Amino acid sequence: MPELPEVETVCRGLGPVLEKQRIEGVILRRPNLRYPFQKDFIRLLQGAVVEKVERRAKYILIHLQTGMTWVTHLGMSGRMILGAKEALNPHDHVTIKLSSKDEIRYRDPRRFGYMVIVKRDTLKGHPYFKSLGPEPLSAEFTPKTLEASLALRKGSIKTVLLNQHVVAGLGNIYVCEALFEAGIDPRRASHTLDETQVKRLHSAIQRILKCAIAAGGSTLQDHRHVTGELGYFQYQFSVYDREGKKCKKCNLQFQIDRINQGGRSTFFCSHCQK
DNA sequence: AGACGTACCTGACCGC
DNA sequence: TGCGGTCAGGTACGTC
Repeated sequence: MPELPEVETVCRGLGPVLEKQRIEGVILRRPNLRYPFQKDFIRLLQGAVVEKVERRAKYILIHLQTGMTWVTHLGMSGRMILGAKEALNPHDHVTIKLSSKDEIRYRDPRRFGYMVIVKRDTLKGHPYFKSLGPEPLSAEFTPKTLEASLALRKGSIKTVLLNQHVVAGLGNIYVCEALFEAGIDPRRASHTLDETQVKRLHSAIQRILKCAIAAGGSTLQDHRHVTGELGYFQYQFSVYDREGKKCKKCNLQFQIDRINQGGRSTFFCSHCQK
């Protein structure tokens, strides 16, 4: 499930392959992913030279020298595959051919992903980006800004951290892990966290994300580097998908619980997280 | 405006 | 072996 570290890993893989190359061919094998492709999708990509690959939240931004930006969200199961040698998979929906003769495939069995091409200078005001929260690894994300944002909300801290308007890029896995590391009960109302707890949460979020990026993200089912390599942060999970297993923090005495919050599984240790 | 529930989609997995 | 049910979850959208 691509969250920030997984998307970052994909972007770092795509950058050297795409930048400075001309897009020579675009093949769409279906009319839509999550949404229909825009009518001029192929026309806007064809012939364009890639300037730079960036990430914002969980979006891949591919800036073109034409002034347009090709935006991709991987949804739940999206993958970018570089130089695939194997036969076409039924879920290979898009193929991009580059002047370098490299080829990139977009594969997405669940089709929760989406792509859109917009003018680069309108990106900030685009509905997908307009009200996104700060990048958690940027200087704009501070204990103070987080505290102010959490104080405004009365929902559980777990669901508030999943809200991309509060902080951009966290998903279910890294929210569970960050709350565990910070020792905060996921059921706590967001606005009841005190300054010390917000500070711990802020640094836990940053530390977990940095570790996960260094590990190339987490491979559960779908995530891969563009080369097909696995991420390996899943081996460092403290709570995610560890229901019934011993807690790694409290001397292995207590078990990891699993509850449902907002229709999503939350994993935590009720002894260590208050 | 925030909180909450639901839809979207397919593959993996479980129980019978 | 096969089949139906359930779960996984990021985002948008409708409702209150």
